[in-house]
Amino acid sequence: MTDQLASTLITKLCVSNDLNERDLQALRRLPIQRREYGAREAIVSDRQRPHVCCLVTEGFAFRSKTTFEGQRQVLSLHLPGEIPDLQSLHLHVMDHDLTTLTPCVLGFIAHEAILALNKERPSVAAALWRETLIDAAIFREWLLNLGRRPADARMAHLLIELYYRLKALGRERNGEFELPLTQADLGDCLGLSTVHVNRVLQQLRGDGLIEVERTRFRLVNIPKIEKFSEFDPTYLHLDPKN
Amino acid sequence: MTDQLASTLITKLCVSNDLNERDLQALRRLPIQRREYGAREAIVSDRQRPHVCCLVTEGFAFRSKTTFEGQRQVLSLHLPGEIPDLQSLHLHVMDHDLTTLTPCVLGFIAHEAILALNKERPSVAAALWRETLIDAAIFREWLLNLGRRPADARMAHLLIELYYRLKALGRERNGEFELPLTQADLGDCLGLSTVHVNRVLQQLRGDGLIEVERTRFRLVNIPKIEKFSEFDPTYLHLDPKN
DNA sequence: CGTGGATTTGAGAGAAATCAAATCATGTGG
DNA sequence: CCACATGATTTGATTTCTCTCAAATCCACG
Repeated sequence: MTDQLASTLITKLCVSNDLNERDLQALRRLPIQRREYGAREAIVSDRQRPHVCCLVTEGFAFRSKTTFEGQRQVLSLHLPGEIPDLQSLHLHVMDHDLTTLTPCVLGFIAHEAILALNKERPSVAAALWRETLIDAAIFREWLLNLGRRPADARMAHLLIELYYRLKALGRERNGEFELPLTQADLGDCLGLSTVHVNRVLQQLRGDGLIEVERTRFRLVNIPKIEKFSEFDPTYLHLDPKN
Repeated sequence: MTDQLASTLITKLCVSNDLNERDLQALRRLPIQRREYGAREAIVSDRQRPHVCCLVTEGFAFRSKTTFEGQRQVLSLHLPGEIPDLQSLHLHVMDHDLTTLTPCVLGFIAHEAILALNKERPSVAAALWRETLIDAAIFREWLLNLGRRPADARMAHLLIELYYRLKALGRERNGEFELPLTQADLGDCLGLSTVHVNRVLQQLRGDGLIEVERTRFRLVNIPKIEKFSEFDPTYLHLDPKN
């Protein structure tokens, strides 16, 4: 079933990259080792020196850093088809943690295999490089979010970003999507306390912008949310031309 | 004097990468167009589609994003030898601004030239990719800084990061370095108001951690600052082994 | 049912922003 | 070489946002 794993990767890569049939064939030949993880299990930890990369095939994962006092900052959320620790290909020591959010099916790919593929297919190398650059572009937008937006706009911005990213993978319907984050998790993404997250969500609900029940989010009025949170999807670089 | 320009780049690349003599020769052959800029001049702007990359040879530059209400968030500071818009090689549209901080000597390198070099010298390609990954690693640390550290530790963390980066380039002496940022700029880096920056600096001075006069900063007690700001230089990936 | 995690509510404290004005350079033109 | 304009830093007073602490409620699941 390696092919199953590779096809998730291919789906994701083809969202933002123009790859040809030979590239895809080479990707399908990648040796990927499948493993199942439970929710909230560590995949790789700060300081480790992995020799494999992790492809998220089913489920969600996140990267985070933690303060000495145990305050956590989520750095990024990862959806099926993404390789959250692709940076380890060239950064040999981990500077953060990678953890499953939900139960996951993960595919592990040896660095050597990816490096060999990069050599064989430069356009795949370019696509992978580009994926890490999109990763960084999202970090930049999150910096603006954390540094300069008030809590309510910050929350709205996060939700609509995930809406766009899930939509690109076909995991959204009518502004509605599954997002298995607790309010504490949202706080860790946004640099807010759990209590404040709760109040902000109530406010957004009260303003008729969103509906939430458990882990199901619905963006009721997307144009209004985009305006309110100053959202512009350019930074996601979803179009290979951008 | 293209060689002058290339040598700044080589100095910087060799801080974090193992390159051999043939790599360096290829780098020296890069066609680089020199141009001088004044302070606070736009180099590339949000939405543009550059076909060159910009090498900072002398002076400082910064990347930033701006809110509709004009609130600015500085995303990164760039020192001589760095290529702040290297991401434009694979992300075709700019999602932020790149501006000079001080008067600068810049070297412009055509994308085509870099792509050709990457093809000719895969180890240079790997080094450049790695540089963009270090860039992203710094974004991640800044996310933790903005999201989870109080203003005083946030400031201390920024200063000591710059201390390490300047030191790696030989631009520091006894914890003392030139940093041409106004207090308003520091606020834009840290997501703080100018007034609060001023008060935090006074506090750090009062605690005997730093000395500042105009644009000259001195870190008086580095171990204490590192402890106070929870600084650990791993994320800078200064060592090619890390 | 009972238990533990998640969400919600309330009250109060604290951090940082805002607004406004004063002071301090620094550099320019007369 | 001084008067003045400009930008940067500093100070004070007040407001706003967000956090902390503590407790109550809700909900899924065994």
